[in-house]
Amino acid sequence: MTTARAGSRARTRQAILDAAFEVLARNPAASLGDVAAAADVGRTTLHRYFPERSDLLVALRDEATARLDQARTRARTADDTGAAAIRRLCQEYFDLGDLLSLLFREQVELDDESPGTCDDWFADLVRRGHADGTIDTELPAIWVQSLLWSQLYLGWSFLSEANASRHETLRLVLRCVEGAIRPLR
Amino acid sequence: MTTARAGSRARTRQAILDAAFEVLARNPAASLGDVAAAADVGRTTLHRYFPERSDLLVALRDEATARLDQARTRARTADDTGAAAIRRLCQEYFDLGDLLSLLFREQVELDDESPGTCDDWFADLVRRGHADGTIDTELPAIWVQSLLWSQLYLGWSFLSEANASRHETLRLVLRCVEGAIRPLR
DNA sequence: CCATAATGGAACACTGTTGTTCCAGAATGG
DNA sequence: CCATTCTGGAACAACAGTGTTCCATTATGG
Repeated sequence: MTTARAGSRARTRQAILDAAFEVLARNPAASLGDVAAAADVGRTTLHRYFPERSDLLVALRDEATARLDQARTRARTADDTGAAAIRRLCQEYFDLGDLLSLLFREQVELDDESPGTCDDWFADLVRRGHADGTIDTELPAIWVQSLLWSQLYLGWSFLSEANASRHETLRLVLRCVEGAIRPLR
Repeated sequence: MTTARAGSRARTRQAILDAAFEVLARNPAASLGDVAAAADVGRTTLHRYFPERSDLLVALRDEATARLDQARTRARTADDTGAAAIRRLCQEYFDLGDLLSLLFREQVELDDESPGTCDDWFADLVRRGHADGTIDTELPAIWVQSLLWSQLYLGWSFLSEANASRHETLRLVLRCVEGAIRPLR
């Protein structure tokens, strides 16, 4: 009985989330009316799915967390040298698009990492890079993590403003991240 | 007659601007009441100096432009190699503090440079670096400029969140900018 | 075809911000 | 000491965003 009903609900919900990502990434101060309009949905309907603004933000956070985890899995961060793993991670994260802006501007806060804290798995990754000589030992893990995010955000906003190709922009990001973290000479 | 009067006015005005930099850098959506409170000034007084919110933003933009120009002059961007000049520029800009956040988040837009456009003097600087071999020729000037800003913002937010020393943070910024822009191998 | 679910519009109260006016008190220069 | 200036609090209307309720309309499964 709930087959197509539930399907419809899920689809509407997803449409709202997708629109929210897009709208809030461009303008963090956008109103719920803007989000509803972008999702082609009445404001009433939006409130039916997400009673309060905070409910929407929580849902966005969960969605973001899930996608980040998927990207990390795809990047196989446990393989190869530290730098190579970071390079793959960079590529996977880059495809997340609007998510980057939201997370970077801390519109949507991830629960497991307060600002100034580094993910454990990422810290391990950097340590591996320190050990195998592909990441400068002078750079702390938390710094490398911040650097990665800032470069991804840079790439994404570059893509939006300048009319550069996605491919070329990704190349620049990878090039600069690699140069920034590898040991000098 | 207007000696101390004008002095007082200038002092109040400056206090408001300083507070606005600080408050808006931390929270771009801060209300005028917040700014007034931070400046230890009644909201009425704030409106007396800056009738509308936009007037305050214009004043902030002018102040920012002036300080940026001063920093650029101090950095003597016409001397040395391209990379060395960028390094000095980085050092000078880094000291601008809250200004960085505001400019980077585009709360305050500079008039002479629309997003996606590169300052002429900066483009020349990068070209010089391309020619003297200290900046990778694969990196376009506009990208280097964006990179510089994103790294400065990174450094500044790192300073706020992590409890790192100003000196150490600047070292990390300079280290990573240099690594990012110099030619590989 | 019909009952149920989903939707969107209209209207409402509530809140916080903005910009304004008015006035009384404090500070300052002469 | 007095006149001028600067200040800040109170009160106000206007406005935008939020969250809610109610109702009519549209789909959809059975």
